Amino acid sequence: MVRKTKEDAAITRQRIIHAAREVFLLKGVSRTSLEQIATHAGVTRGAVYWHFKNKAELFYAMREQVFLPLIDRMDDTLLSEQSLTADSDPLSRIEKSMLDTINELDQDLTTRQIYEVMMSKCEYVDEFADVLQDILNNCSGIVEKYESAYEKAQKLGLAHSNLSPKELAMDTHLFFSGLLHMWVKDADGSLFRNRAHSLIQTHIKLRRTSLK
Amino acid sequence: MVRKTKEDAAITRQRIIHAAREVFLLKGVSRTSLEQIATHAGVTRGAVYWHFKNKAELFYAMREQVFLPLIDRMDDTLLSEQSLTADSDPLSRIEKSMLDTINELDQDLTTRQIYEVMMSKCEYVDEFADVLQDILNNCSGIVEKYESAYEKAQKLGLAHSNLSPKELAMDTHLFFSGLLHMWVKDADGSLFRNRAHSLIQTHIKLRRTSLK
DNA sequence: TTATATACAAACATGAATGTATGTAAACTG
DNA sequence: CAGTTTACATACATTCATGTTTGTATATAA
Repeated sequence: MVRKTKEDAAITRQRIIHAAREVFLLKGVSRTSLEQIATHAGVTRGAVYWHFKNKAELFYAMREQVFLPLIDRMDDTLLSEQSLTADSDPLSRIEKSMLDTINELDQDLTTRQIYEVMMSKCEYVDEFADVLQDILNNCSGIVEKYESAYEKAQKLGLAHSNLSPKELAMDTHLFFSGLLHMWVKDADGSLFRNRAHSLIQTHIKLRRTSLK
Repeated sequence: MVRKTKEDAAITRQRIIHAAREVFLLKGVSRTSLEQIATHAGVTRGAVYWHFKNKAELFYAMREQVFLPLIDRMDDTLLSEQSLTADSDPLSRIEKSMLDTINELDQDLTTRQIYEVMMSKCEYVDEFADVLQDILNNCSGIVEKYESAYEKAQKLGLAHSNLSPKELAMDTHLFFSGLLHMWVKDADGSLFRNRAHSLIQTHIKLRRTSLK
């Protein structure tokens, strides 16, 4: 009916993405039709096809909104030169980067839902298969950052030196990877969700020389 | 055409399950039609509907074939009274239970494929949502077994006592959970798949008192 | 040995999702 | 202020999956 201004269109686009996330969460990506998304967003399929080529592109748009900033923040915490916090020894940074991610999940519904969609309501085949490679790439990036942090920690005598930084980094990454998966699955919360902080602290404690 | 004997029917059923796994892996569970499965198994949809109520039931049948024995074997390794191996201290048992699982994945194509389907090619919604709860239940079971093993290890003075068995158990479970996810995603193998053994050994080494 | 249940194949009926093509009113551009 | 593009809504064509029903030859039980 009424032609929208550019800003209006941007809002429509956002509403479609939001709607997609919510329906994806409920019905899974495959079973969600663009019709359902459109209805949920208060538009028709015409609008969806105008803003996105197809469901896959819409999915990728949704994913990027959360993952790009999230990765940026992790990088910041692990690498930034000017240490914002008083206690910024390398181990604390690793700990903080994990705690921050969990906090984000705790506090932001959107982030939480997108994670859940990504981990339990999506099939990584065909047009979606690229995501797997992307995840792996991110993993090696993160491991490298952990690694250099552990290296520093060992030089400062903060971490045990009987294991290589690489090994410590991989172990930490696998731990956190597992935690995220379990955190998301544990809707009840009793097992992992409300113990996440303590689990992270324990994990770091285990590799401090001062086993305090 | 020719009516099959009971054994023939059982074979047909198995072939359908095998076919399902392979098509699931390729196309994802949602996008796989029963027609495709039937064709791949050399039968018609009639046979599929005869043996299974629908796709979900077929999926569950496939899943159970791998997961029930796998859990049994883990239990065996962690708990069985008669220690089969010479070195059966609790920490070695934990290590062995993880190594065995990885070996199974390495050697058995079927297991590998089913894991991949379960982790990256299935959407846990509606009829499939129950699996998530099932996974969580298994997790708490496994954690409990790790926990009692760590408890023994601490009593024997094999493991550090500054952290509780519960905490150690959760950390190990999250590590292994993450490893399985990454192992499956890492089709290339360079990052996790061919380092899995060493990663597990490192993980255990980290909690031995003799940090050898 | 006959009646019945089994193990499917084949046909039918229905519904739903996708992509594209077309229409259109209003926003923007020169 | 006319022409063009934008931002959709609507209509159309096609494809495909599902569940059910019916048919049937034969293994099996009584």
